[in-house]
Amino acid sequence: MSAGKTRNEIIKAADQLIYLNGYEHTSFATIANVVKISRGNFYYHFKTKDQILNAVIEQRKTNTRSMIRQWEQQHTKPAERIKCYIKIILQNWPKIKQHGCPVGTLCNEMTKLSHPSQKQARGIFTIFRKWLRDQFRLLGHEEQADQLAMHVLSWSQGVATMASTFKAQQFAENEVDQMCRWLDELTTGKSI
Amino acid sequence: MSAGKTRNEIIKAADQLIYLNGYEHTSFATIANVVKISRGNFYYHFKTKDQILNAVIEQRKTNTRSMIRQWEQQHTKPAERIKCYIKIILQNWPKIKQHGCPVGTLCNEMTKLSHPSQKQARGIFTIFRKWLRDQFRLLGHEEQADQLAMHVLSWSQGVATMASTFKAQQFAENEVDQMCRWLDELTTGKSI
DNA sequence: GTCTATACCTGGATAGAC
DNA sequence: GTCTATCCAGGTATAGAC
Repeated sequence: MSAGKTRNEIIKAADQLIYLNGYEHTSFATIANVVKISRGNFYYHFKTKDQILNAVIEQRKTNTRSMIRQWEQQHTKPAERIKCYIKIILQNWPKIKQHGCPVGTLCNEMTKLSHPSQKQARGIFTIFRKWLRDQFRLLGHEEQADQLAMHVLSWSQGVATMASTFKAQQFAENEVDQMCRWLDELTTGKSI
Repeated sequence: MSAGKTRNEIIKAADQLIYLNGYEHTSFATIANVVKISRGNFYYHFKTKDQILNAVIEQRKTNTRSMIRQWEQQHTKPAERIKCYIKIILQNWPKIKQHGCPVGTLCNEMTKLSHPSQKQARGIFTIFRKWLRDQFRLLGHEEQADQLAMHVLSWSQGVATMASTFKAQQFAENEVDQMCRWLDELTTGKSI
């Protein structure tokens, strides 16, 4: 409801700034500057800072779903779809190098702050998790599907953290290669 | 120099609080409360907040080195030593569940804030990295030693992030098992 | 819906007495 | 070495005019 233009611009700006600088470090003043509205106007659209965060998380969920839909349209084979996920880190490398994985770093911050929106943030991961699980099921790994999904998420997260910490693109490329090979072995019927 | 009692207590308290709540969220007031000194007294020991951070990082490096020394005394086989590292996540599970990996979350925050101490924080990882590299060399993996070290660090980081995000102890245990089996295969002369 | 003005608090940091 | 008092910037949030 009330899908106003300004409101959407606030969410969009907040989304960016939270990714770049973190939630706690993002202030109303900074967002207002970007959107070019006064701080006062702000409170017409959102009553608290946490409400903005929740709106941002919802938008990220929407974006995630549409990204997944694209992958599904581009590839019919589940293995190829999973590789789309695996390769995001290379596609977004310049940003990830400087600011980490948008989902992982947000969840880390929420965890640190014991923030009420912790669960909502985790929900972005859950979208990927369920979708990856479905793809692994299609590959015939019924029993281990969820475990495999978590394995892929976890592997990617580790690579994102270490690659951004050490600014190591080469390392990221190596690991992505390994993940793809691991996935190929899984597809040709090997055990994990 | 000036290894005063109060100074050390400040570092100790700051270390804890930064781990529990993050650097940005940790204020002088909170630290002063824990140490039971006035905020003013603070500035006799540290001129800026960043100086406290650097002192905390130095202390963590010292602690890291002494932890590694213990592992070396407890185990002579490199593979067993590496497993000590792999298993920290289970040993410290209650804390990691709530606050993540102390090193990874700090590095993530430094990256987000583009903080000057980014490099110093990364240095804690570097201690582990070099040590793991040495252990893999002892295992006869000269060429890939550093790559393998980064792989272990990265794997652990991913598990820490996902396990703490989903509060999933079972998942952490599964992954630790897999890492140990992976290491065993490596030891018996398989390729990665 | 958007603005200005402002209240109120917390944070880092300083000055100076003891 | 420790304290109190204080400054100032910046943060969230509110009130009320337009």
